[in-house]
Amino acid sequence: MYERKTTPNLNCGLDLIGEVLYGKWKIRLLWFIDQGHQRPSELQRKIPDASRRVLNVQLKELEDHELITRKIYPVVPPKVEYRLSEFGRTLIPVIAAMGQWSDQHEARLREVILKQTVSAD
Amino acid sequence: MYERKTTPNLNCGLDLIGEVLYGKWKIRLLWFIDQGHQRPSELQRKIPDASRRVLNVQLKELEDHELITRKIYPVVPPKVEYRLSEFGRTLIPVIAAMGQWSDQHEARLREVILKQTVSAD
DNA sequence: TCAGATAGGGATAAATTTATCCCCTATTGT
DNA sequence: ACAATAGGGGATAAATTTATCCCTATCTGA
Repeated sequence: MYERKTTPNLNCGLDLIGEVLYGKWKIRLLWFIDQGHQRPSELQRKIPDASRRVLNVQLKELEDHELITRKIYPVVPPKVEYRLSEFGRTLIPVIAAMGQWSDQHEARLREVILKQTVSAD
Repeated sequence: MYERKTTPNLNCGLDLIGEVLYGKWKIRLLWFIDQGHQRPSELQRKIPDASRRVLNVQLKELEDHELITRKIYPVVPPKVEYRLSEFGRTLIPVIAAMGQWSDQHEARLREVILKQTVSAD
């Protein structure tokens, strides 16, 4: 496992939420788990661009941050279900606000983002 | 300047907002600019943990994404002012929601974040 | 004349994050 | 016996992001 070499900045609230939401797939993981897609394989299918490995790592971090819980069913083949914790559920309105904003401005966002990417060829 | 080697995933709305808000200091930059701290040197003082260089880079990206505008006054010593664009202003309620959530859960957030960091010694 | 403030940027190093590859467990079906 | 399925994880490589270092310019004040 990777070990930080620097201490995180935790001055203001915005640093704090950053610490737990920073991660390429974390917001979507929370979102999809809230939508009822709780099993790892399901999440992998919902987010095919992420490798299995990375999703596991990020799920683990979300669990360490107590935003989700992991329930293991002692069956074979193994079955695992992630759920939002009470704490994690409080984040859903915030994520919903982010999603809503993006949807409202989707066209413009695509434009400004692609302007950058395309200019690089 | 760094050039991406992979194309960003822009499937859902949450990818889009991620593209423009991803960056260690961006959210705070937007927030402080909205609060009226518009000059680069002021922003640097508000965010002393970031180097001058990185703030410039991230401000440039916010500008490229049309969330802020940069106004240069032709005086010496140079004077520059950043403002939120119309578009950038629409993001403020979202950032406010993030800040509010963090403030509400500050104690718990510090706890879960530090649990990780501290265990690494 | 030299330090400091103001704003900026190139080159490069370090840190961090993501991706790839390969391996493990146990059961069911072929 | 072997593949497929379910869930995981270590080691390492690649990509990306942040930080450091140093250099530019002009004016003001000591």
